[in-house]
Amino acid sequence: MIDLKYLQNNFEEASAKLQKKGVDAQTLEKLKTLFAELKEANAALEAAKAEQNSMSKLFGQYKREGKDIAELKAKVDANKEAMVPLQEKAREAEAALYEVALAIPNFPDDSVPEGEDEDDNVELRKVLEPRAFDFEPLEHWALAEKNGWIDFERGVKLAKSRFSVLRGEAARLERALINFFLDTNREKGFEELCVPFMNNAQMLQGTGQLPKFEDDLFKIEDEDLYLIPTAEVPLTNLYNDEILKESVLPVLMTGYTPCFRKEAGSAGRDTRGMIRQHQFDKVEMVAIAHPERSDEVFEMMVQNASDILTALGLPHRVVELCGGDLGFSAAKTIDLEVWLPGQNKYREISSISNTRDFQARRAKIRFKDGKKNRLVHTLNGSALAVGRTLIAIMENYQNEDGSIEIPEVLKKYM
RNA sequence: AGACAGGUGGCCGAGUGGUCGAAGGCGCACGACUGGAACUCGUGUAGGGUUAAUAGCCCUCGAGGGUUCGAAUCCCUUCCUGUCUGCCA
Repeated sequence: MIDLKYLQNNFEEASAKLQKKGVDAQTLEKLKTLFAELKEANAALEAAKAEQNSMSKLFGQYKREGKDIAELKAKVDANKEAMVPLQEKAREAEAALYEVALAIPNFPDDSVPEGEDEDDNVELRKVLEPRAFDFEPLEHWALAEKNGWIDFERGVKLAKSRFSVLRGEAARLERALINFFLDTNREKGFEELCVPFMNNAQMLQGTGQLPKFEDDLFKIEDEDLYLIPTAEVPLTNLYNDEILKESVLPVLMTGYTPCFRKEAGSAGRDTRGMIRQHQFDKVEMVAIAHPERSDEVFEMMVQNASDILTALGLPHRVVELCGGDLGFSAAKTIDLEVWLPGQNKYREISSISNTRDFQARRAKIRFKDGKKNRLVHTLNGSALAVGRTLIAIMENYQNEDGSIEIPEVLKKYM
């Protein structure tokens, strides 16, 4: 959630920032009004409560002293009745405020480039040259079929469309990648965690998936549980509603989880193959950082993900997202796009974001800064999306006969 | 899943209708003592909101609702923990 006090005191500036993310000034105007209304309603209610409390204290005193309480009782009853509409008003004001506030995306950093969509993203650098093929490289689904690696049909039979089954070498390669990623992240100082794959609504709200993006999530029937769309949710919320010691920052965490997404908004895109599935494996990095040092942590995370791709010999480029392409919670995001020679395209394989204090405010993650509590910064990034790495290896390491080499660094894991 | 017992501050633990945001202890922080430390003594030590304010006021004793002038204390719902039973890897 954005800082409502900041919005109140710097409306023009805040409004300009959120325009980059396509939030119109009218919505913000409304939010500002709702915030002021809540404050007003609370002030009125609290004054009445203070009155009530002090009279109640007197009441006890009178009784002890054996004084007559009839008059006081009448006053206190009247005040109590007068409080009912105030109570109602405050409650309504709060509900109205949060309905709007929780749906407002994070402020982008000032450095974020202007732009509408992915076409306006800015390439920062390319790493490794794509390999020159002396034959026509195949797309991963063709290679999958040749090698018997991915069983799309039976995945659909078991669940529904956009589920698949990895078989034999592919399944082993998937597992090797997970281990390779986790080991690498651990060597960089990330603690490895194994977390629940279902989280409750409060956690999903903490990281920003709820209430606005409920349709993208798989919900467990009759339970307050959702399948996680990314390990960002459990890892970030590990410290939900906690106050950390400053000395433990930055907290660096990594974990492997499957991720579950309904992907309601992406119908029709990437229907072929394994790019966009309802379930996929991912190794995630999450950092809880001191607000003054989150930029360093961010750079480190980007470098780590890039280094992993380099170690695998996969050509990629580093792209900074423009305002229009930034996710809901992110203040700044850098994507790593891996080269897919079969598709002749760079495709997203990792997305690293600094959410500043946006998630921390929602999830109430703070640290002790001297005597005061301050919100931390939270960061997350894939290192890496496993299925897409598998695809990238298939397409980049293919031979003319359709066979696939195993990258050197993975051999000890196979 | 069923039965019973519980959920109080960083931890332990008292508190069964008013003077309780909460005794006492431990821990922690600072200070005194010391060459330095231990011991001892003193002081301090929850979170959120409002506010210029670490002043005042409001809210929070798992969560939500109710009774009452007044609730940590009484009632209801719910979640969680423990023990036993069942089930299971």
